[in-house]
Amino acid sequence: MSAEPSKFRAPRWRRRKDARPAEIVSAALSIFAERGYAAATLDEVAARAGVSKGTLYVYFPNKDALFRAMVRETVLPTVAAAEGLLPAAPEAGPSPPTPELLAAVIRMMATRIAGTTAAAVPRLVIAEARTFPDLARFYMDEVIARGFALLRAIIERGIASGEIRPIDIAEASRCVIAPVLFAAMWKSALEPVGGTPIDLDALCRTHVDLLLRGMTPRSEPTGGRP
Amino acid sequence: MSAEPSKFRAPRWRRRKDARPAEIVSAALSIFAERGYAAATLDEVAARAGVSKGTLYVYFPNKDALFRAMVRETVLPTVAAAEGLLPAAPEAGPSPPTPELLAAVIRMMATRIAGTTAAAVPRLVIAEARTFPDLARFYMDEVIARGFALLRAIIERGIASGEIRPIDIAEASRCVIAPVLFAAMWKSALEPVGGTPIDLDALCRTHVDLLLRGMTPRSEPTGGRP
Amino acid sequence: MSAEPSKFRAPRWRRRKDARPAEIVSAALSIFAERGYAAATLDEVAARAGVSKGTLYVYFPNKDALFRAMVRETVLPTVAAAEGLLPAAPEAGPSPPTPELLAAVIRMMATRIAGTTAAAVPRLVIAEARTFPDLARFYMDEVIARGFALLRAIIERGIASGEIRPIDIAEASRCVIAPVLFAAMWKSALEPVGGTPIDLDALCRTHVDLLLRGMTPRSEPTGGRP
Amino acid sequence: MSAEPSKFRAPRWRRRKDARPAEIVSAALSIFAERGYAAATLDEVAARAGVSKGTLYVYFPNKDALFRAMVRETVLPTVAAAEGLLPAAPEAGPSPPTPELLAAVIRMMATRIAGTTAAAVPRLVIAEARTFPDLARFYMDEVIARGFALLRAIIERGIASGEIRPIDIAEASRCVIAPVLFAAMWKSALEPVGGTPIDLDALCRTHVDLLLRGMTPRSEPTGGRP
DNA sequence: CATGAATGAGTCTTCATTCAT
DNA sequence: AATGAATGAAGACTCATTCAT
Repeated sequence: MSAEPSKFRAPRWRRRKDARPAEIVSAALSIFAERGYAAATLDEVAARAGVSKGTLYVYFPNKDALFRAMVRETVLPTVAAAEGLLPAAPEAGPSPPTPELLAAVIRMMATRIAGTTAAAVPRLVIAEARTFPDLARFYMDEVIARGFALLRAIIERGIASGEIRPIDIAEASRCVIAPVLFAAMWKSALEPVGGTPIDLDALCRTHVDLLLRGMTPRSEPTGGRP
Repeated sequence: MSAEPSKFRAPRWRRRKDARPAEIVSAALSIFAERGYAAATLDEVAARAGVSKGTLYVYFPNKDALFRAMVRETVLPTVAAAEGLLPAAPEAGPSPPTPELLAAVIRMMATRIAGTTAAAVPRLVIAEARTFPDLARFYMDEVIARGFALLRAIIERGIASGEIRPIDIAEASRCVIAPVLFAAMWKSALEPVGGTPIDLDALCRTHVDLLLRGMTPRSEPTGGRP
Repeated sequence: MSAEPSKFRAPRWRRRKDARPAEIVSAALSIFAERGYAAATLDEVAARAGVSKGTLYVYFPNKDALFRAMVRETVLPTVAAAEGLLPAAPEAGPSPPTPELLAAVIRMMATRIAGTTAAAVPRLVIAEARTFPDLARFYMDEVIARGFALLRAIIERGIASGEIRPIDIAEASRCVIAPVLFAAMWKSALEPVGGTPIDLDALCRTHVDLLLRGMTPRSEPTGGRP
Repeated sequence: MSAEPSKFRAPRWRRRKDARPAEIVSAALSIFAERGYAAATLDEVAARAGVSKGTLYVYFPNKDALFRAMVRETVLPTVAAAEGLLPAAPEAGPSPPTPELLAAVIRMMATRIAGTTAAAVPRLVIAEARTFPDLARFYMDEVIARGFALLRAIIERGIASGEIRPIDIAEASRCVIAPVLFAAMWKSALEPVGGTPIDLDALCRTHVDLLLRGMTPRSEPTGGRP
């Protein structure tokens, strides 16, 4: 009422060229997570990102591209982080014992994959795999394959060193990952609608416990959480 | 179950009328599996069922209801079958040893859940959980909970009998199921778009092997596929 | 207020499967004529056709296809009519003298092309030629080429019979058509915005007069409207 | 025209500033010619003009105004040039014979109207006449009317001098212009999409030939390209 | 019951225009 | 003056749902 006509009028909008894409991607993650790809509307994404719908199109050519960008940018840091855990295995000196390494990787994956809002991504990719086959392939190649490669490397090393008994490495890798994915699905899809909350720590503890004992040659204590 | 063989059976099964709903549900499963709930169109469902679009509305009030019916009818037989495996545990005499029972249940679940077109259902339920919270709850209550109850019962019995060492039963159940769900997701979502085919047998074998050894008190041979 | 609840209630819509496409095409012609292709909205077309927007899509897959259909269906009857005028030239007995035939064809084209609402079609085709190159080619092949072929045939016959002096047939055909097209453009585009109305009869009379005198060997009376 | 060669010419032509509007208008002509008014985007115009979209608004208040300016500036020089051909008819001494003058005007118009990129302008004006009625009127008043006035003056003079037989002057003017417009439409719309190229010279030759013979009192040789 | 023509609400997408920089 | 990020109104198109036949 008594404000000066214009002097300090807030601008209708502001240039945020650098920050915008990340903000939009983040809004997109949360909306896609809530609704799925097809049911998500760009109106919602724009609203949550605090921009107009038209602005989305300044940064992404269409809904499809926004979805892909969201998956890519959400997922790549996690993969990189996971790979950073395998500590220069070859050359480095006294690397950690395999059981401990495996336990660390599992906990790390559980934390990154199932413990954040990004947990929705694997679910979305799987839900939309038939609609976005190339995105699914990207995910298989850049995320799943790299994760499996990491696990395989660890298991192989363990078998070589005698810390792990001879097993089917490919299938074992799947068994290692499965509970982590289970947790991601559960936490992102079922907990929000009333599913019993999963205690990620407890799940990891039991998983690691069972797994290490299952992999270990005989009855030596596994070392996983003594 | 108990109906008399034939006695008074007039031409009671008119032309198709009675088969229609099942045909539609089956068409719905395949279309929803391919496209997801939101992207599936009733035109496609009608076409695959070989009826007109209007006919869908004769049997189901709307898309939503068709989806729910499809999930229910696809899923309930599987659950019933699984429960049939726990052979009257309480009263029956010399039931099979726990490891063998557990292995049988895992294989059975893998076959029913991951080995058929119904593998798409858990994926769909998870994908649409936020859109159909009550369906998700139905699934949790009627499918997941009953599955877990079954596993818990087996594990408990094993612990009681000393066949299984003391572990966190709830978490262990999750670890048991996870690879089965993993396989279902993989087979229904990723294999069709180029994912390496999973060998369900091999996966089960390794999973059971690791699991039983992980659960077993000490180094006794597990018996899971010797 | 006092009408019986339902008995004679007018149906919300009626099935008119056969009549609809023509009604829609006709509405499309008038809207496209008024606004041009790009500025025309399907809302307007639907409103003028007395149907809902969705109904357009029952009969035409998109705006583009509706435009093409409109051009085709508006134009083909005219071409057929024009060709019907060349009366079995080859075999028929004493066909009309060339000058009279030419005059008749010109008047007929003027009437059909410039004298109806279809006059907008050549303008639309020309306006959108770059956007719809294949439609333009269709028009050139199926309308213009056939019109020219007709004129060429007449002129050739006239030259052969000595009724017309030797001239460049292709260019002469263009000179014959040009005033007709001019009239079509003028009447459909400029008259509605205030252009002096063209008297189609008078234009034809002068055009035929000049043309026949210009084509005739020497000073014989032309016969075109004595 | 009359500026001193160079004398006081300081660096009077700053960098581009003054050339900008003309560059924009020129870009606008080529884009509008390709796409039509509605389908042309200012992004394209800006890109072709080598400026940013915002810059267009520095010189023209909106798309509409740019279109109008483009038409005006493209068309006025042509009209002026045409009028320059009628050599001060009233006072000047022995002006050229009417047939030659008419032939010259036709060739000149054909060259200017149909022989340049500006050929798109009449097409655009006609295409958009209903959207830009005032622009259409401007065109009718400032271009068509003046062109017709010129032709009428020539024909009248020819009739007065006995070089041309008595005819309907208004209709005859239309017949004179029509092939030129036909050529303009053809060259700018249909040739680019595969229409047989028109030989402007040949068309003019035949047109002039037919026309002069058609207008001339009896069988005197027309003089149009003997 | 069965059909499929008709509907209209809901979304993505485009683009002229504005305005902070 | 020049730029281009941001806007939002408008329009093509889809599809679940209704209902005349």
